[in-house]
Amino acid sequence: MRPDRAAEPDLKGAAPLFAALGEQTRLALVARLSAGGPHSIARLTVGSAITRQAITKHLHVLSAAGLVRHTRRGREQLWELEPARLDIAHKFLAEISRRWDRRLTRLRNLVENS
Amino acid sequence: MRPDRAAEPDLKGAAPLFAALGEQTRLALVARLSAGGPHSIARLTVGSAITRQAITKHLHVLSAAGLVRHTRRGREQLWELEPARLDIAHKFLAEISRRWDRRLTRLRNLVENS
DNA sequence: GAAACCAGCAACTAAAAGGTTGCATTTAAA
DNA sequence: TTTAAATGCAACCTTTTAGTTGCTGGTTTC
Repeated sequence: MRPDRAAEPDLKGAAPLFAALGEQTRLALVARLSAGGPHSIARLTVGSAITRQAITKHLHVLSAAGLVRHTRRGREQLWELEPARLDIAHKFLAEISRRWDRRLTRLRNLVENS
Repeated sequence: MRPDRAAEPDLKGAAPLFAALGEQTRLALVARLSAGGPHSIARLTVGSAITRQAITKHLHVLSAAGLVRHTRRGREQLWELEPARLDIAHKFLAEISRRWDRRLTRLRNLVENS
């Protein structure tokens, strides 16, 4: 068993995460929740250029990707970040960088030993 | 000037990157180029379920996001990774995680001092 | 030079994404 | 017990995206 193969990046797992993060409004929501903690939909909508329903849709997209979670409190819904999923995307990028570096290292060795 | 504000995550810069990475075929291309080095379009198409033209389009999407670069060699076109852009996405995620941790720390301090 | 190979371009289609409006429902507050 | 607030749901519209097919134009290669 080649140890190199062990670190195959998780394509099917990571792509939906990146897709969910690949939109300005959603990325802004994630950024806001990361620092501010739980927010209601109404609060997340204030100051936004788009409607509450649009925000709601974006939150559901993030939720489907497992990036946020919501709990009900009275008549409002509190949304908060689910940081574990971010780690998958984070690790994917780290693995790609690692592969690239390994490739450069191999190339350098080839040149030096020629 | 509050030092906390210095590390505002780059929303407008990162969103297009995530969008480009948020599709399985493109993410697979990035993963492949990260380990294998420059490839021609034809070579990237072999073994794929979709047509060469579709692959070409995906490569252009990645190129528009600054994630890949291409150079011509004879009749073929060699595509390779541009790892610097990946770093922006990588740093974005790191900053979000950092914010989340800071928030948890603040909450814990509040509880302990009450 | 003819055949095979690699790629570029354009038009087209189907489906998904982002957004809106309008109305109903539940909960909190006056 | 009205009234206001927070949200849910559904229908609809427009633009973008992912993919295709068909044809053309340069490079190798034989």
